[in-house]
Amino acid sequence: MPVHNADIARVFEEIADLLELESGNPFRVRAYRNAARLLGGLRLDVAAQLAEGKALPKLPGIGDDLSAKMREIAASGTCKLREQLRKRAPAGITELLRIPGLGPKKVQALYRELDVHTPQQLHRAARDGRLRGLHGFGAKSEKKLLEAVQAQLGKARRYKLALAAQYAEPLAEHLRAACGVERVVVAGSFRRMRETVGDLDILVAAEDSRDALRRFTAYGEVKRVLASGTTRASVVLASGIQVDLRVVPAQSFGAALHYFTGSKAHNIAIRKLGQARGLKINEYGVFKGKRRVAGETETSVYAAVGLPEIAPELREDQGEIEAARRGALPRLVERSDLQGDLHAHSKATDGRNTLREMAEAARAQGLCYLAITEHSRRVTMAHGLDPQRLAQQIDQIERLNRELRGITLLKGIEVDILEDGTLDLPNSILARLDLVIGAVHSKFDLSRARQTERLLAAMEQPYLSIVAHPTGRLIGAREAYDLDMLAVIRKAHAKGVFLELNAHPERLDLSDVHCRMAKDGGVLVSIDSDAHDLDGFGNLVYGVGQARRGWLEKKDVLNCRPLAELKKLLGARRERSA
DNA sequence: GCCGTTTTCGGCCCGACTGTTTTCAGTCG
Repeated sequence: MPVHNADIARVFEEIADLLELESGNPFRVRAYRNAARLLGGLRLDVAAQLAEGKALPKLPGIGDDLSAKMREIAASGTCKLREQLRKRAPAGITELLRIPGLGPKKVQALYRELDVHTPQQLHRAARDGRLRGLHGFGAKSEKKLLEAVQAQLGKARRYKLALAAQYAEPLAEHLRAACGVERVVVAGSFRRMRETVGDLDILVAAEDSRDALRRFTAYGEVKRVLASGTTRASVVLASGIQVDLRVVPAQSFGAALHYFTGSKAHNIAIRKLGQARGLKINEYGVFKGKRRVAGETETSVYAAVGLPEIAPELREDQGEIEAARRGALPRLVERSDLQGDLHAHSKATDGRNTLREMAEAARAQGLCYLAITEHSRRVTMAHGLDPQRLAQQIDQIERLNRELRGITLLKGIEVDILEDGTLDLPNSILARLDLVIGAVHSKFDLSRARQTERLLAAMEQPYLSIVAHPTGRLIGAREAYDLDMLAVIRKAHAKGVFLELNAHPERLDLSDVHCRMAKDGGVLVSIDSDAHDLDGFGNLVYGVGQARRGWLEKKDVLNCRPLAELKKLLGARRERSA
């Protein structure tokens, strides 16, 4: 069984939890958590690297001990420390730490005093009124915990970004109408464009916080008010999503926005830089002694620590601070840089609109070209095209292009990559297209080796231009298939093939980390909507957000090229494989 | 457990809110 970075990260997270439950050194706990986070963003496969006999590069926050543990876990799947810690704690107790309101101290008390170590046991104890007798617990916390554990036993805790936006934007609008409110920004992971968000963080600038807070807790969709003070409040909406509101005066807005946008790791790193300069950074500003020296804008906060402003999407403490210091921050791609879209469907298969309607909608979104890429025959559910129907569509598109103004339709296909890496349509018809995107829609459960081989073989096919949604994951619903992404990127580079960043909110595939790997590997990424109807183009903003999280610049994105240049690149790919 | 223009030991980001407390610990972000 190959050990992935995520597996090592999970072991480190568990060690951190277990150490915390033993009241271990909090900085030691943090070292394990930092290592787990670092592994999440790492663009090399630790186990594979070690298996090839190569040394690990020096990684920030990883010293002799942690790097030895990484080797141990890569080789064995576990590590001695975790096993020892597990022996000293009841099975499953780390689950309790996931329940809001419970931290290590309270979990310890629950276990020692009541022998409670699972959410189910906690539920019973709270229901039976056994918590209130414990030191540090009372009737109120018992009630809160009962609600929290019931919610926990219920459902998923993270929301896809596009879904969160549906809750966030109307609420932000509602707050803008409050007395004295100058600005409202949805901060947190939402602003960083993470693919999912756990809760919403809304920041308001107002001299007097009272009306904004009142309006917030009285919002029609609020189901429960969790906390409400003079500068902040937390609620749960009917949909189950938690929203935190923070109100600050305008002169603190930049500092508060920085603080409330996170990530936590990025904030800690920035505050450390401040500390080294004798500055204290908090949500009210940057202070030298009692004197505020910055904080009205985010730019001023960064300037105070000698850095240019860093885009929210980069704030993960994954090298952005070092890049800022060197003046090497990427100039991130923007939605307006997109010249076209290379993946869309029409009524001919599983889309809902005609070719003309799709073309006009794309043009209205400011795009100059749109590739029509229907499914191929193998995808029977979607009435995939066979060579005859595809030939008809090619004729249709050629006719339509003579009538359309301001937008060009490209003739394409989303052809299935079969189990052996061959394509679902013959070269004779693929040769007539402007571009061919290849996708895996079946046999997701092949071994890592065979799945990788399948994609590598597909890239050997002369007409394949782009690999669509390369890992096949559906966020929260289906895991990515097991794949050696580095090998795929190397092959793509060698063959002149491009990789898609599918912008559909359920896919966002490539991930941010994979985008960065593609960039490192010199492979252009195509940010595509996969639109099945006129609204589908709206998803491009999420694709761009993910690309920005992956450090992509305009020059790294295939469909930021004007049409003539795009055609040259697609042509070059064919010549190379001819 | 990590790390060094305060350094190889002694630090490690910072503040709000809650509930239980009898002056503050625990949790959260």
